[in-house]
Amino acid sequence: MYSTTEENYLKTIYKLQAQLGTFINTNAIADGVNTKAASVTDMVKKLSEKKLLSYEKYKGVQLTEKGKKVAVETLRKHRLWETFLHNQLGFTWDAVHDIAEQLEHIQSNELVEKLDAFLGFPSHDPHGDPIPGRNGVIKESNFILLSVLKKGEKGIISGVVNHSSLFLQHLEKNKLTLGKTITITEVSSFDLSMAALLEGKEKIQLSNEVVKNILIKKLA
Amino acid sequence: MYSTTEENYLKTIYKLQAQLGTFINTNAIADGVNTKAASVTDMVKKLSEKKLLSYEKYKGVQLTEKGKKVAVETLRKHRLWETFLHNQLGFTWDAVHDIAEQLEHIQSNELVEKLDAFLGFPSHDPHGDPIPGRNGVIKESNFILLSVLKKGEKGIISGVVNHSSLFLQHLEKNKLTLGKTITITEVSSFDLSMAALLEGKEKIQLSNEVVKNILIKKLA
DNA sequence: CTAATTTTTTAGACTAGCCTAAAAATATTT
DNA sequence: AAATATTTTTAGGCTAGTCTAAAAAATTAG
Ligand SMILES: [Mn+2]
Ligand SMILES: [Mn+2]
Ligand SMILES: [Mn+2]
Ligand SMILES: [Mn+2]
Repeated sequence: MYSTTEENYLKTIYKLQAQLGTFINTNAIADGVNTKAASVTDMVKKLSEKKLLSYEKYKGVQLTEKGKKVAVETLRKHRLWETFLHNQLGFTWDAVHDIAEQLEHIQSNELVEKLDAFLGFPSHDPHGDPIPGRNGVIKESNFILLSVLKKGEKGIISGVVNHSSLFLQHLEKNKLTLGKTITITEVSSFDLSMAALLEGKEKIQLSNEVVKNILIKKLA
Repeated sequence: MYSTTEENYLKTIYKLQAQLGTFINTNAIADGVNTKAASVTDMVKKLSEKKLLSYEKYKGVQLTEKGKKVAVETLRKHRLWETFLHNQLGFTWDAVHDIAEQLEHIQSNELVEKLDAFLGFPSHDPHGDPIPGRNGVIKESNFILLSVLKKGEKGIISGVVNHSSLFLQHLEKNKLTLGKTITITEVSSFDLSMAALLEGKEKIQLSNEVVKNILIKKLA
């Protein structure tokens, strides 16, 4: 139905819209899809022709409902494939993204639904991001930043803010993976770094840069 | 490394070469990749530039070792994905091909190897076709046509000659699926149709058109 | 409020793949 | 061996997506 390129544009605009507000400018899109602004202007005109977004010269771009639907479906596929790669094939969570970038463009509704069922209808991908349902609904999770925890409080690692390979590999190396319990034992008022217990036993030290990029589900 | 289109050309030429001999002509390729002869001439020149095949005007085309390698890798991916779709996701054997046509072009060696392991290093795909190994070696299976069996002989359904959806759906409907045992009880000398027992119990009648498109492993 | 800077759009050109129609080569009949 | 039919190649052109350089609009600074 839609080309790989079109889906990538829509997904990128969708994400930008979620984080920056309504009108998305050319440069931001160019950055997201890894092209030049001139190419974006071209493509945006075509997507506008197809009623996937509304475009006003020099003003920016906004997805239509139709465009949003395609974007969310692509996001759903991306996150389901990431889950497959991690949970079934054993890829580490920093390795799944690039392959899912390709897999998300495979066209077959039946495949998506069968994959979803096969995975047990997962609610979140390996980075803790919510997986949109078949209906397109995204259940926003109420995860909070690890950095807001106070001494004595604890939570379960449930996601990341920073998705870079570098960060994910750092977490992997330090066994800070999804599902692990962290208990804060000390917060430095100097550099905001935290001392904590991993799974209630192992003592670890976490920089502020790290803790403000980890999402947790707080435990009572 | 190579585009979807290039991989499709190479795979098609490889198959034609296996079944028709060495030099493959333009029209056969055009047919296989679903384009026009003029387009094939164009593409074949490019593939020749890249040393994936040798091409002589008006004479035809022949894969180089390099080209064969790419073709076999693509075939390997195709058949592994078909196996995944059938064995893990529960697709019927007539539905897997079209989706595998897309999946075979996903680029990631690690993915192929992990998928292979996940599937338990299968030797054959859901149509009974051998899956090339990581090394590129294809173990030819010694299956024979069901049509050569004589009264009283039996075998296990192990593959198909005709891969069309129509035929596969016909088999599916009649429960003639991979792994089932067939015992010949009668061969009509009039139309060569066969009477047989499925799994030693159910009586079935099979036209010659059907039995000459089923591959079996003969049982002692 | 004008001038300088930044952002966006236009213009023109490129590549991968594809197509049709015509020309050239090869194969088949007579 | 010539005539006819078939196959293959060339020529020219199209679309999707990309790029660079220049022009135009919008924003920011003085
Ligand atoms: Mn991702
Ligand atoms: Mn993710
Ligand atoms: Mn197939
Ligand atoms: Mn197959």
